[in-house]
Amino acid sequence: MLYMTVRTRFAPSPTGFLHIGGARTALFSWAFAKKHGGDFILRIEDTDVARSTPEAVQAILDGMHWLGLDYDEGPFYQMQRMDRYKQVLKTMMDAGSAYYCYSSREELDALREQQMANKEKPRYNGKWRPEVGKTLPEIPTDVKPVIRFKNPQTGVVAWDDLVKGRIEIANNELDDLIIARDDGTPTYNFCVVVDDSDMGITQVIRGDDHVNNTPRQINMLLALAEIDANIKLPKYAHLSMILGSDGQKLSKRHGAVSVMQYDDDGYLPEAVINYLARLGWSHGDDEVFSKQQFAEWFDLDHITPSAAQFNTEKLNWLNNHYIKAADLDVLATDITKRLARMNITVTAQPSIKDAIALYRDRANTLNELAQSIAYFYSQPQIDEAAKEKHITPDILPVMNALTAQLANTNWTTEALHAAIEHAVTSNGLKFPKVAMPLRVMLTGGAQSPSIDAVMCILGKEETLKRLAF
RNA sequence: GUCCCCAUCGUCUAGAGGCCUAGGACACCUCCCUUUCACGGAGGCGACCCGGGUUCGAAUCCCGGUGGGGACGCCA
Repeated sequence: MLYMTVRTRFAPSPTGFLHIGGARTALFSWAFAKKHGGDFILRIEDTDVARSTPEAVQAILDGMHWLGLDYDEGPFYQMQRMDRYKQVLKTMMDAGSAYYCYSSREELDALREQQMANKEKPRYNGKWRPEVGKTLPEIPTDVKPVIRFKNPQTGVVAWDDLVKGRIEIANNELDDLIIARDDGTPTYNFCVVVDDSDMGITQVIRGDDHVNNTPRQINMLLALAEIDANIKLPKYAHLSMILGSDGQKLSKRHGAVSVMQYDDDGYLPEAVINYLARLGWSHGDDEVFSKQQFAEWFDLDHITPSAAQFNTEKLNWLNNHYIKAADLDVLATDITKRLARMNITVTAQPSIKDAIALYRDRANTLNELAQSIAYFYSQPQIDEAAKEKHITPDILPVMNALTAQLANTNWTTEALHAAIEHAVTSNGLKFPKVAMPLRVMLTGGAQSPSIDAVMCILGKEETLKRLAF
């Protein structure tokens, strides 16, 4: 066989937003396809009609878009492929690899409960499984049947997982899973098999929680391959999970947030991508790299098989790096929006680009950046403790004299620095003694970049207005 | 309970039997820079889960234990 075009897919179910774990799975699938010049496909697994919502579909699409994970095909929707599933279902029924099961839900529940009580692995008892020489029970009239896959009962299913290595499972551990509900709609494991096969998926890259589904899917694929010799098995790569910063599993109730939340919180998509790429994958000692670089470097051989804990500090560090590297105009647009959300209107003066340039080094998030330059456009809340500490009675004459002098000072950083320096030296003081009171009155607090630079951006009029000692 | 998976600094990780006195990054600590706080620079603290093998030699291979996780749906 010659080289087959690589085709990967991301197949979320639209029952919620795109969270960080799903995002990483999508990123890795995307990167694998890019690396090999293949196609990345988006498929929405919406066969659970009761729980799927259009809002969730949109949330997933938004998340993918924000992260810049473009797909070559799709989005495909499983609900639109019903005819195809029914067709395959019929083929399997005809071939005898699937059968009707008339056990009621109640019956099944009771069976499961009993097995749990006996400390057995809960599984279907094969009541309606046809066998040569076996007489099936009389078909009840009040039960609509489900369709079950006739799983092999002996031997083992095995595959060489691209991240975990060889995994073998005995067929007698598997039971006959339901592949179509009593209303005729197909279920997850069946749809996945049909879709991955139809869509020519070559590498299934998905979460660790699917390891247990893989043997069932392989068995179905094998059964299908007996009917259609063209059907090939994909390779499988199972990614371990991402745990919360406390080491606990991420869930809706516990720490799993939408990737869009990171946007709201002031993280750049570049930072999130870079961070996610390093969570469970490595390229030597490289830490900071672009999405494009990642796509060139990515491979399945350097994926860690163990679970990774999410660490906000490192994300912050990366985010700060990307904030420092970002285009000023882009930042200005973004920060203006964030300030607007705080009911602060950005005006032409002071220059927001100058303000951002002065503060970007110290911001871990865009929200912090917006917060830190807010005082240029609104009156700062004076930190009373800082005021008390730095604006002491003895310094007031110096400050008043300086303020008066400032009124006649050329408004450049250099001239402002000289003016402050003059107040410092002519009074035999240390620089901070004069700089700190200015800082408190001008910015509201005791921390800021060089105060002369701050004054220069703030402007003469506003500076003098705030310097009412 | 049964089956499956996993195990290197606090965290993310490098590591393919000798390059390991176990490397890098985040965080933390110290110092330098300095106009406060950051940024930046230089140092520092800090790990191979335990026990058996295999081997001249094991973080690396094998077995067992322990610990953690996942799955066991007419969810995906």
